Amino acid sequence: MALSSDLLRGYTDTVILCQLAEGDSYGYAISKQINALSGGQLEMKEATLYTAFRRMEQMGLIASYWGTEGAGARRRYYTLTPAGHEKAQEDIEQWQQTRRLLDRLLSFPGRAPKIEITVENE
Amino acid sequence: MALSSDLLRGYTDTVILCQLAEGDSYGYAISKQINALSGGQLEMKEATLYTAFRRMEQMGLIASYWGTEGAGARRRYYTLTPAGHEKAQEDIEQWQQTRRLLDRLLSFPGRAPKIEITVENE
DNA sequence: TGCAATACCTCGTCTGTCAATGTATTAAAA
DNA sequence: TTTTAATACATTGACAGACGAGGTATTGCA
Repeated sequence: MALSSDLLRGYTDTVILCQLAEGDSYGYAISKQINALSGGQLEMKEATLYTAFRRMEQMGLIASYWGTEGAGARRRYYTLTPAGHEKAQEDIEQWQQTRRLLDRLLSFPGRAPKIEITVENE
Repeated sequence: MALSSDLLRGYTDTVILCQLAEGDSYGYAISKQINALSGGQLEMKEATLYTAFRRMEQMGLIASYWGTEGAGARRRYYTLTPAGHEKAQEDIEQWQQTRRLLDRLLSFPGRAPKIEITVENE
């Protein structure tokens, strides 16, 4: 079952940065890798991917260079800049916080332990 | 430290549905409640909130009625429809899946256990 | 009288996603 | 040989959601 991409909106850049943290790579490979890693749950569309590359290169988070493979279609490789490395780590910490927050907010009566809250208003 | 709302995009409706699962409520109260529950980390903006109400009422997930308070500004209360209840539960399950997926994708070398992957290409 | 809190609502802008479409290369199948 | 599939990159235009900025109205307090 595929996950709605809306639920992952905002994590596109982070996912790519974390892939690049494993080593330089290129669009097509990253696309396939994400697909494989997610067991088919997340398919990052090409338009989304290349838009993200463009955006992140402009922001100075990644840099690109053409591959030197003799045969086959040319590949544009991407590499993390120091700023990109930093961003990846920050994003991971943000994710930990977001996860905790959503776990707290998305409880359903009777399906998760209630939390004692005091709301000032009314 | 406030969380980027982009990271929570896609969960606006779910958060509201889960709040309503605790009992009927109205815009201003929900706004304050989310703020309190998140310890100030998530501030749901009014424009976002009322847009969501409108959207979800149109989708038949919630219904509204005017409060009967004698004094003070009038309140428009919202209540979950059966479809809204269902949606809330589905969304929670989706969240569990998304959380697992992001935990897998957002690992950073040396900061999380590596996962053995076999990628077919190259 | 003025201000803050409560309470609701809308418009226009911005950003990210993606369907659709296009290009080029290589290898294998028909 | 021609066609097909896989690899590989790229753009455009439409659409949806978040939100800054602005608006209205009521109540109570300083």
